[in-house]
Amino acid sequence: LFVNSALLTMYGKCSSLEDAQCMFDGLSQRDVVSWTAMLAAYVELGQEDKALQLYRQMQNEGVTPSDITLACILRACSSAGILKLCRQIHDSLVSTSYTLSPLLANTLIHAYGRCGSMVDARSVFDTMPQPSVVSWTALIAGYAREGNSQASLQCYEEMQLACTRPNAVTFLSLLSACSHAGLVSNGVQYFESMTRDHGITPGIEHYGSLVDLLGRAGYFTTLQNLMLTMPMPPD
RNA sequence: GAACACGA
Repeated sequence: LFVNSALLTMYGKCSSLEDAQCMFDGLSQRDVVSWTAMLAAYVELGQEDKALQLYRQMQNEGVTPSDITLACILRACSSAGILKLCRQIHDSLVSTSYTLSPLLANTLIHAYGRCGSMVDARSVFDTMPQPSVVSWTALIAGYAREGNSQASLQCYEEMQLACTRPNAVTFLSLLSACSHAGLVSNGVQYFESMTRDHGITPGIEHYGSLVDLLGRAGYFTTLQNLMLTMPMPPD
């Protein structure tokens, strides 16, 4: 039922895998949503192997996965770095539908990025008619993760040319890209631009990134000044 | 009713 799936989700978010598992096993009626809710709980709590196992079981019982189910599986692949399964799912999606849903395209970009294949991530991105801020951010984050900070910054330029508005997460990814490469002035510019040009109030995470950037690059006096203007003490 | 990008 509807209520059961909602409850499963709650257990997942409250980190009680046991309860979720127990409840799922006790369900008399299971539909795609219940299966997916259980999968999502496993993925959320870092049990990728369990998630994949459940996925096989689901297939064996003849339940057809929805886009959301596949997104959960891709998330499991990305955490576990299973590039092969990403490709497999991707291929089967391409062969059955002409265009990927934005959700799946975004998830694939993310998954390929986490599995270290930015070439694949980029090719998925390039098929999107209307990349959203999530798509762009996933791409930027993927390049940053790979250590290709220049590509991250370049993506950001492209994104602006495409008139897509960055959000708080986009800036976190950019700051992390700058941090890896020691691009202090770029990072500081992004930080300032975030509020000035986009009206985004920096959160504690943004300050954290900036501190990281300055610290790694040895800008200790700038860092001290920053601490004085921060709304919250460090963590 | 399940689901996407940052997360030390």
